[in-house]
Amino acid sequence: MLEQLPVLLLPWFAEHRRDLPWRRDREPYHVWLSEIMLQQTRVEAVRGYYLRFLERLPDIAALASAPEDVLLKLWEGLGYYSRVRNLQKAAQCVMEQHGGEFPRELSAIRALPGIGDYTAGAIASICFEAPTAAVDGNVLRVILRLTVCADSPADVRVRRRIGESLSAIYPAGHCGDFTQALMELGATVCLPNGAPQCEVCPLRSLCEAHAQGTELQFPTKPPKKPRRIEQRTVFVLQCGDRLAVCKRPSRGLLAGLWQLPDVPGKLETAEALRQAEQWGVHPTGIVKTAERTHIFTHVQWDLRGVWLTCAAEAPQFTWADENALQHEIGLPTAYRQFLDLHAE
DNA sequence: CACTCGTGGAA
DNA sequence: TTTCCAAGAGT
Repeated sequence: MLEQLPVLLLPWFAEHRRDLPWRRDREPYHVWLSEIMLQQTRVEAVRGYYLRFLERLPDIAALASAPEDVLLKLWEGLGYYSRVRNLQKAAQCVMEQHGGEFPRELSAIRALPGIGDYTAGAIASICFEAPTAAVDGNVLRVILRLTVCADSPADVRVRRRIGESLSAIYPAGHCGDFTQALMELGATVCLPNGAPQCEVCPLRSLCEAHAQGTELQFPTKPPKKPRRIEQRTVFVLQCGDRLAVCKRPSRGLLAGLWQLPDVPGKLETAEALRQAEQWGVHPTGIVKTAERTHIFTHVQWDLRGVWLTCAAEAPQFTWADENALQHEIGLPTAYRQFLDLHAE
């Protein structure tokens, strides 16, 4: 059954492929960067980041030698920041262990930091025409519906099995297109959330779920876990035209990024003033406070923002002016949202 | 294997 | 408003 996929999908893809910035060529650095950015991230969110990143770091050598703060600023707002750290580690690996040329062997590609089974298969097939499947969420959904398979999409063994059966039917000379065609079908036709467009699907004559009218039952959904809730108080400490920021720990949530000073729990204004005094910033007044919620995948932050004017630039903080905050400081959304306080 | 690790757009 | 989730990888 699967062996019919190439002849059905390749003509469809030739006609319907979206014009995306990372499809201009098959340069490994370009494809690699796009695949990393696209992990768990929507195409529309990636466009701008991708072009800006390449403009600033046009080749692997530039990426390998870039300062970490530059990387994190380029990635600011994209999320999953370990992706960009691993991207640079891999770039340094390419420079030192592969003579600056991106490796062509699947096993060597897979060995690079931040590159797992999916990304390795995607790069090898798209850049080097290797018959290596790339099983992402799209491909998984397409195949599970096609075969009315109720296996858990979260199970690594399921993805591996599908990858192997797909790799076996890859069409020589069209491997890159076949990888992208499978994903493109999932992204634009075989949609999740009860909206598959079966009427225009090139695989509808093959699809067992469509024949049964059970498209919406696949893929099966794993039970969702409740996210823990944390309460914090975030400080906007303003001294003249500069604000206090500090570096987050190099491990854990938002690792290595900048943050506004914060403490656990929601502080009353009097407690907040006391905390600021304890930091030695000599608070002179409260400008305003605001309540915000920031939701991560597995944690929810209930945040109270407190904007204080201060008289002393206490040395345990870095004091950043507007230009630095805009162009140099990689400040994640959870904190950056409080910089808009004065505009409300 | 289950958990960690972000974000914002859509339903 | 809440939920879902998008081209996953590391531990």
